[in-house]
Amino acid sequence: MPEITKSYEPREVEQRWHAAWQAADAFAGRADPGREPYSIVIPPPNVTGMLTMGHVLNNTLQDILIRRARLEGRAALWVPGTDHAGIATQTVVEKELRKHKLHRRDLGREKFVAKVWEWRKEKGDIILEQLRRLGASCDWSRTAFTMDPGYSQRVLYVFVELFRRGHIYRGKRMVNWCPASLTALSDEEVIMKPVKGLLYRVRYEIAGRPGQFVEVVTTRPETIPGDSAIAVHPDDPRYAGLIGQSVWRPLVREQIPIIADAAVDREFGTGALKITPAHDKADFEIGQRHQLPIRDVLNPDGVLNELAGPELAGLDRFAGRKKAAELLKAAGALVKEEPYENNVGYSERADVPIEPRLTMQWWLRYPKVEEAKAAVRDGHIKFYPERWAKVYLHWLDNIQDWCISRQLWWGHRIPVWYRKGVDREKLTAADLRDPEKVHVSLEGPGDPENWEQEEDVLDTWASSWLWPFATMGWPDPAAMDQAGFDFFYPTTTLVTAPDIIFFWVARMIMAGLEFIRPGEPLERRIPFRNVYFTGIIRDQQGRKMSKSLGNSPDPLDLIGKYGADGLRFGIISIAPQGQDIRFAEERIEFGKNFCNKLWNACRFRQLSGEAGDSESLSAIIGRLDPDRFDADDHAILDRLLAVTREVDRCFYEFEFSATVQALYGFFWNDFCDWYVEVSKAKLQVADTKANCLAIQDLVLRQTLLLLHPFIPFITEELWNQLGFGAAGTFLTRDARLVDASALVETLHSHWILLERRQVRKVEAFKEFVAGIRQLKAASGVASRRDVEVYLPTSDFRPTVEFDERDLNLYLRLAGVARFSHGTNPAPDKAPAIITPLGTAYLLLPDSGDSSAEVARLTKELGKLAQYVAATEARLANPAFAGKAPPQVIEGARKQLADLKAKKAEIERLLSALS
RNA sequence: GGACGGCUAGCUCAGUGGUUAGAGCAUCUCGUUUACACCGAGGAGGUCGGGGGUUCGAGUCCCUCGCCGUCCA
Repeated sequence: MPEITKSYEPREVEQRWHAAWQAADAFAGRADPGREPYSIVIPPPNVTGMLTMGHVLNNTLQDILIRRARLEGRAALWVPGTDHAGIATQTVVEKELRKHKLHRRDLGREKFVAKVWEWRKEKGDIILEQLRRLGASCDWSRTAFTMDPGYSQRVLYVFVELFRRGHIYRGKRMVNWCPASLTALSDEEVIMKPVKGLLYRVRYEIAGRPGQFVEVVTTRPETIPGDSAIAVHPDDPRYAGLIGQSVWRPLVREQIPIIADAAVDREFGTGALKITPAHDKADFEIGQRHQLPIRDVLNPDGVLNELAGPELAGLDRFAGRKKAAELLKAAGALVKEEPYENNVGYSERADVPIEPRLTMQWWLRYPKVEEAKAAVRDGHIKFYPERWAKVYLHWLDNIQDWCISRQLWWGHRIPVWYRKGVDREKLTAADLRDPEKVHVSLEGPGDPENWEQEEDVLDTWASSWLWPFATMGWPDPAAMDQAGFDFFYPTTTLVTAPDIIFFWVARMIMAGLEFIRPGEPLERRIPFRNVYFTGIIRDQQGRKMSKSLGNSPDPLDLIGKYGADGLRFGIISIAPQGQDIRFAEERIEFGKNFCNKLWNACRFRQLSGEAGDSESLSAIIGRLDPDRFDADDHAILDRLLAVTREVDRCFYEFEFSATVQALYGFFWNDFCDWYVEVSKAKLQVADTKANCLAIQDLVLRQTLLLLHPFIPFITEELWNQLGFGAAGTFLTRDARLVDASALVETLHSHWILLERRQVRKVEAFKEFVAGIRQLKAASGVASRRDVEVYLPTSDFRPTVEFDERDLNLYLRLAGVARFSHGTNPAPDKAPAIITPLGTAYLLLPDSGDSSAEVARLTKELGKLAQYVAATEARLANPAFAGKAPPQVIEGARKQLADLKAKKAEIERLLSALS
C-alpha cells in the first residue's frame, strides 16, 4: 500500500475517483423490489447556465441525500438533466447572430431553431460537466433534456390532453408583454421593482366649460393618447356633478367621457383617474365594464405608433414620456411634476419594464388545485422548513390562469392547427372545439396542406412541470418500465430554492395529481414526498448573488483552490435549514482544513502500525481486546455512538449543517485532540498497541461512512488506503452504513459493553489536563516545556478515583515531565489549580513573585462567590423548592456543595500565598 | 398594506424552558515532542435588537415596538 502523502492534494484524488466511479457505473439507479427506493429528480438547470454557488448548495444537498441512501442500502436514483430555457437560450443565440448583423427573421424559423440546436450541442452540457466536478452522483445515463424528442412528445401529449379535458383555452386578454423579447410572460415571470420617476399632474378641460378642468396624476403621460375616459369614484362629492360630462384629452385632442367606477381609489392623487384600457390591467377591466374603446398606442417593441399622434409616433416609450411632458407643458396642460417612486413590473429575463398588452394567448386553468392544497395541508407532501406551506397555500388560494403561450421559436410548438382561411382573431370558444376549424393533436392533421400550425411555443415551465414523471418514461408503458417508474415514483425528496415554489413546485404537484395513476390514492399520485427548500446564497453585504452584480465567486475556482470536498463541506457548514446564507470564503477554507485533518489522522493511523484485517466491521471488532480496554477506549466509542445517533437524527430532520458540526466536533476534538494524543503513549507499549489500533480503525471506518455523503472523494480514497473495503469494491457503491444500535449489538457479541463510569473518568482526566495547561500558561511557562507537578493527597477531595498508573498517559498531553503524588504538604507559593483529581501544584525552580498567582486566584474566587450566591438564592426561594422538578433541585444542591468546596480550597490557597 | 424570516462575541453562525450562552474565523500569548503550521496549547472578547408579560426559572414561550431582508398585493 502506498504511503499517504503529508498533506491532502484534492485534484488528483478527485479526478481518479471520478473516473473510477464512472467506469464502474457506480451511480446507476436500478429498480430493485428487494430494497427501499430513494429517488430524486434534479431541478433542471438552464442549458445556458454556468454553475453558481446556488447550484453548488442545491446539488451538494441532493448528493448528500442520495449518497446516504446508497449507504443505507436503498435503491437510489438521482435523475439529472437540463431545461431548454426558451427566452434565455433564444436570446443567447440571437446575440450571436447580431454579431454577424443578422436577425432570426433573416434565417427563418427552421434554420434558426437548427442554430439553437447547434449551440445547445456545443454549450448545453457545460453545467452538467461542472456538476460532475462537484461530485454529483447522478445516474448520468438518464440525463434528460426538455427538448429531447421523447420528452417533447410528452409535453405535447399533456397539452392535447389538457385541451381535451377542457383546461386549455385561447383568448385575447391583458398579458405581461416583454418589449425586448417580444413575447408574453406569465405573472410569475414579472418582478416588481421600485422605480424612481416623476408623477405628472395633468389637467383635462371640461367640454363646454372653458376654463374648467379635471386634474389627474399619472406616471405615464405618453399613454394619454390612449385614454378612453376619466374615471372617478361614484360617491366622490368632488366630482358628483361631472359624471356623464366629457373632457378634452390633451394629447390627440378628442372628447372622452367622465365615468364613475367603484374601483377608483379616492385617496390617490386627485381622485380622478385616466383610463387607458390598452395599457393597464385595471384600466382594461374598467374599460370592459363601461364598453370603452381600446386605443393601443404602442407597437409590440415599445415604440409609440401613429395613434399617439405625429409628435410622439416613432419614439421609444421612454423618449415618448419626456416628449409627452413637453407637449403638455407647451399646451398649458401640465400642472406640475414631482419626483415619485412606484413599483414597476420588470421582465425577469430581459430586465426591462413589461407592458400590459392585449394579445391573443393560450391559457391554462390549473387542474387539481384543491387536491394540491390538500396534499401539503394534510402532510402527504412535507415541506422543510414547514413555513413554506403557508406561502404555497396562499398562492393556490389566489391562483390565476396561466398564460402558457410564448411568442418564441425555441420551445415546444403548440400542437394546434387552424384551417387555412379561418380568421384566427374571430375564433370563438365553440370554434376552438370545431374539428372543421381547429385541429388539436399530437400527430397533426392528416391533410397538412389545408392547415397552418400555431406559431407560438409553450412556456418552458409547461415542460418542466412534468419533470418528475416525464424523465421516467411517462406515459409510454415500455419506457416507464425501463426507467423503473413504478418503483421510483413518487420521488422521495425534492431539493430546490424557494423562489421557484410557484413556478415549479406547485405546478409539478398539480401535474402529478392530474396525470399519474388516476383513481389511486393521493399519496401515490404526488410527485414527491418531501420538499427541502434551501436558503439563498448572498454576498458579504447580504445581496443576492447574481451575474449582473458580478458578486458570485466561480465555484470552479473554489474547487481548484479548496477541492470539491472542501467546497462541499464548507458550504454545508454555513447552510442551516431554510436560512439565507452569507457567503464567506473562509468557510470554504474551513472545509479544506477539515479534509486535511481527516487526511492526516488517517496518515497517522497508517504510520502507527501494520494494517490488520479491516475489510468488515466485524473483522475490526474481532481485533478488539475487551481485557485491554481502558477508560479512553470506552469514552471514544461512547462518543462514536453518540455522533452516529446525532447524524441519524439530523438526516431525519434535514439538518445538514448540524450534521457537519457534529462530525467536525467529534472528529477534531474527541478523536484527534484526545484519543489520538493518548494513543501515542499506548502505541509504544506492545501490550496495548493492537487494541488501540483496532479502536482507531473502528472509529475511522465509521467516521468515513458518516462523512462520505458530504465529502465523497477524500473518504473514498482513505477508505481504500486503509483497506476498509474488499478489493474491487467502492465506498460509494458497495459500503453499508452501520447504525448505532447495530454497532452496539456487534460490540456486545464480542463481549464489549461500554461503561458510563469510564466515560466520566475521561471527562475528569480532560479537566485535569486542561487545568495543568492553564496553570502553566498563567505561570508564564512555555506550553511545551516539561514541568514537574505535585498532587498532595490531603488537600482537596477529588471527585474521581484514579490510578496513578492511568495518569502517566495524560501527563504527556499536559507537558508534564515529572509527577509525584503523596501526603507531604505542597511547597509554599507554588502555583496551584483545582482539578477533579485534586489540587495540583506546579513545582518551579523559582516561585518568588506570587502577585500574578494571587490575582488569578482572586479573580477565580470572585467568580465562585458570585455563583455560590446565585445558587444559594435559587435554593432559598420557596417557590423553586416547591415547583421545580426534584432532579433540578438535587442538581442545584450538588452544584452548591461543589462550588463551596472549591471556594474554600481557593481561599486556603490564597491564605497560603500571603 | 399583508404574510414570513432575521437581529446572539469584531465577522459568519449554532443554541431542543433548567447550572456559569457555544463553534469556526479574526485577534493576543506560548509552542515545531516522529499525523497535520491546512497544526497544537492558552487567553481576551456577550446588557442574546428595545420594552413588557407568562414561569420557581426565558437567548428559548406570549405581547409590543424598532431595524434589516424576502414574498404577496
